[in-house]
Amino acid sequence: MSTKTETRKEEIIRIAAKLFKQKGYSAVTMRDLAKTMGIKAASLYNHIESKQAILQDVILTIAEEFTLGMASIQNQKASSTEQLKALIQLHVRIACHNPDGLAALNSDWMHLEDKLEYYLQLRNDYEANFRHIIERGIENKEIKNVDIEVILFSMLSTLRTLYLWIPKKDRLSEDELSASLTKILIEGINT
Amino acid sequence: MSTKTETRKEEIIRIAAKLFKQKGYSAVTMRDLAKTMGIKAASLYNHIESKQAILQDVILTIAEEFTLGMASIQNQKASSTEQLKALIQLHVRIACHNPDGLAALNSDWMHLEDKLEYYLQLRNDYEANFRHIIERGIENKEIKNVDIEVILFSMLSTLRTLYLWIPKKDRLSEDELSASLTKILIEGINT
DNA sequence: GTCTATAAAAAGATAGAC
DNA sequence: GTCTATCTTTTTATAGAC
Repeated sequence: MSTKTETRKEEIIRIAAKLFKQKGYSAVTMRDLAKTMGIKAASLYNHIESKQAILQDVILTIAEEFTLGMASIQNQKASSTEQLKALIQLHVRIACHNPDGLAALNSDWMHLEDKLEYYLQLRNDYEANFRHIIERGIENKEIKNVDIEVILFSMLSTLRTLYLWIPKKDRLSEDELSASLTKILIEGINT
Repeated sequence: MSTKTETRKEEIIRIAAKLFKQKGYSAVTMRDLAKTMGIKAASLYNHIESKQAILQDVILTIAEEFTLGMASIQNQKASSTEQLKALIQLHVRIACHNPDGLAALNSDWMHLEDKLEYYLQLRNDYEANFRHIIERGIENKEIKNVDIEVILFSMLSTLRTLYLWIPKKDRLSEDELSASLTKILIEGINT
């Protein structure tokens, strides 16, 4: 359990992410959010600046988590296959700990206003790094020489959609899920 | 080329789907739609009943297309592997012909009002049928005995997200894309 | 920190002229 | 089939009392 008590602002952001997952950013009103919190809409503004600021917090927190995770994996200088396994673990870990925020990142990023460009930069960099790892694997003959874009797309689609699926699957632990996904996503493309 | 001329209603639905893909149903206003069509918002109502009716048309048309496709594949009584290949082709075909509508189906189904239950029924039936095909494959030893829910999730995640990826990949034909996806999605799980 | 009251803008939709 | 004008409701956000 966490040692730090959740602030009201953190609570608002957590509940907002949950609602964003259910209906999407645009369909969630400040009144919806306030009602779920058990207060009036005007009271929210004592803790947060705007609805947009909530979205930025939810999405950028996770986007930066992925960026840090990717940097850490690239510093390990392991084999491509090992790096891909670590990426699967990264996605599973984040998806398990914050499925609601991940949903917003995947579905509502286009509603970012000031921070849209920054988000797109993080995402493009992440994809480029992911692609490089697969490329190295193909060069090293660790990975089958199938269309690299199709491999990348297939892995990212599965990993990015984990948040939709994890809430139903508490029967699988985080480690078991990583292991099963590794079997499916990696062994199929291994030489 | 099509022999039938597109009606104004069909044009509205087509443009609406395109906007829904870009911003999501809730963030698209009737004024946005009208402006893109080059008319005023009030004029839209001469052709369509409501914003909600547009969403229903966009989503249910595709949902029923998937239902029909699944029924056709199940009538073929081919091997499980062949049926999975046919399912991949079905998803690729629909995603190529109507990526915008598919985006709405995937992202905006929760905004269906009267038709929500009907949609959920079609989707649940589709998933159950998909699962049965994989199950038969495992029983027949055509498919590796990995966690069936993970196989199902991984395949559906990739196939359902095709619409995000296809617009960038006109270098790949529909058939080439089906072939590449079959290699990645099927050969990895084959015994 | 939460409330009531309210401002200001934007939304879906209709009426009726052309 | 499209327009202008308008209605009604809903939205984000602020002001100021408690």
